[in-house]
Amino acid sequence: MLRIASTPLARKLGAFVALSEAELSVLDKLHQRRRSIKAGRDLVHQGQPDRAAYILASGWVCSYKILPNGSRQIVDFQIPGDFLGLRSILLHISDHSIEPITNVEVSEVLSTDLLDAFSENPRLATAILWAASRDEAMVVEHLVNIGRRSAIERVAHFLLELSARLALVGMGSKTGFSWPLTQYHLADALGLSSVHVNRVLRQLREDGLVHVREGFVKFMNYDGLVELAEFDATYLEHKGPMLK
Amino acid sequence: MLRIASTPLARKLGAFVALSEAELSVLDKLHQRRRSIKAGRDLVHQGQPDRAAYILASGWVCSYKILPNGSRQIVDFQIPGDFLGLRSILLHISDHSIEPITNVEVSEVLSTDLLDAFSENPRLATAILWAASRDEAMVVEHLVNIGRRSAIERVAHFLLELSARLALVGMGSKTGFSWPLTQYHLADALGLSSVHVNRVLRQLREDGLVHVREGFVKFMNYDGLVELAEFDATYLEHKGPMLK
DNA sequence: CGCGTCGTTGAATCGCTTCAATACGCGTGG
DNA sequence: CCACGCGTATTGAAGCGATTCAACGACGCG
Repeated sequence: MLRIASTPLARKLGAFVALSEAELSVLDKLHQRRRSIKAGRDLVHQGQPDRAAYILASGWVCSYKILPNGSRQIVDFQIPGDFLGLRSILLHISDHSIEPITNVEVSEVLSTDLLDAFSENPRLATAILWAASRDEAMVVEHLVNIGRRSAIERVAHFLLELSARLALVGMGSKTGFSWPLTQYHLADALGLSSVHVNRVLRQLREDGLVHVREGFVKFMNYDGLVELAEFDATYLEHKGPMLK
Repeated sequence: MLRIASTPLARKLGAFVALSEAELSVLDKLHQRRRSIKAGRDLVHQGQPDRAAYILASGWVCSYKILPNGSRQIVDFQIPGDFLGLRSILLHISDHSIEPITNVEVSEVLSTDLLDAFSENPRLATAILWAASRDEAMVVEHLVNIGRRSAIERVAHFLLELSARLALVGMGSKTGFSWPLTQYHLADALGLSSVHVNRVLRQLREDGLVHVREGFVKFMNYDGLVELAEFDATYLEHKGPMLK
């Protein structure tokens, strides 16, 4: 018996394994401890012990590291349906900070609750571990992106990846998506200066590939962008039945 | 009842949680399916389905991605005691390639064996998940390294991290360690050209910080190197009792 | 002995950063 | 209601860090 997924997480997991009524209600139960956080206030601070994880219900956050010299590297952006700080449960310390970019709603998940849900629902456990593995694969691809691609390829690749992720939770398509990021966010994520990000965005616009402005990204030539970025979404996909 | 750890994996896990006799023997059992692979032959190839993981028993490997334009980004090096391809078990596809740098010995671990071991030994499961989380934290730090540090800082940071990891399995100390990597490996890992790696190594040598040659790395001024790299090993450490 | 891999070094070039200045929208308080 | 400040976007000019191209030496191995 299937019903409509009531949370972005359910929707995301549902995209690769059909969830039963029982599994959906377990997912709902994880969303009990609701908290709202204002944009700008760090949710988690680098180096602090942290025993809880969060599920992002609405809004955008980014996880980042600050270097002693003051520069910042954004490791990843999280969108609704994503987990925050799953890793710090195990390491018992957060190795990064998490900043809400917009006002956000999160559900606090105690490690015990999560482990209970896992032991009662092995399929759910696999689904969530799959999501965690996918997140890790994205960090790896991010690493490749920064290490071996030119600035314009990086930006193009980043926009395409984000678009694919948003599509999975119904927040975007090949025509575009709305977002809260600034050019400074892009710069910190891609290891570039904001000045250069600006120039690159101009070129992408002049080349008729994509139009990026505050609040919205509009793809003018999706396939052209894929070609430029050599974008290969294998690491995001999940062909075939993951669970039999 | 404790005994001497018989494998690098047991040694590594034992460094953060005391393992019982029973747990050690389960670990031993995971090492049954032994395989030897010659240097250079890819162990796993990008894009291929892959249902097994491996534990590296001896030798060095690197996991990397090749871009369509031919350039290569090394994501991580694995040393004895490390897992290979844990992620591809869940994603059912390998998003990267694995190349043995030296001749290596691996133990093939079927996903079913691993899951059985997990359900019988929750402490062991936690220990291995801890190791996986630490690996992920290293990839994140690698990302920060490439995104926001200068070439000389990158190289310094990389050497220090590797040194800390090797120390954990008894293969290195603050005086130095032996390794099989070439300057080309460094270049591909750090997002630099091999020519520039060479220049940077020369400068590190002339500054009396570290002497890197084929086969061996010798720290001349460990603390100076730590300062240069702004090296903070929190993400590698595990203070306090992880498991009560 | 010849060839391949690895390391080394110089010179020219370029992609990106840095510094600096301007513009625009928006909220806030005088 | 407008002046002001702040965050964001934009653009030019100068400079530098890293790449690229090219050549050569050292070493090990078949």
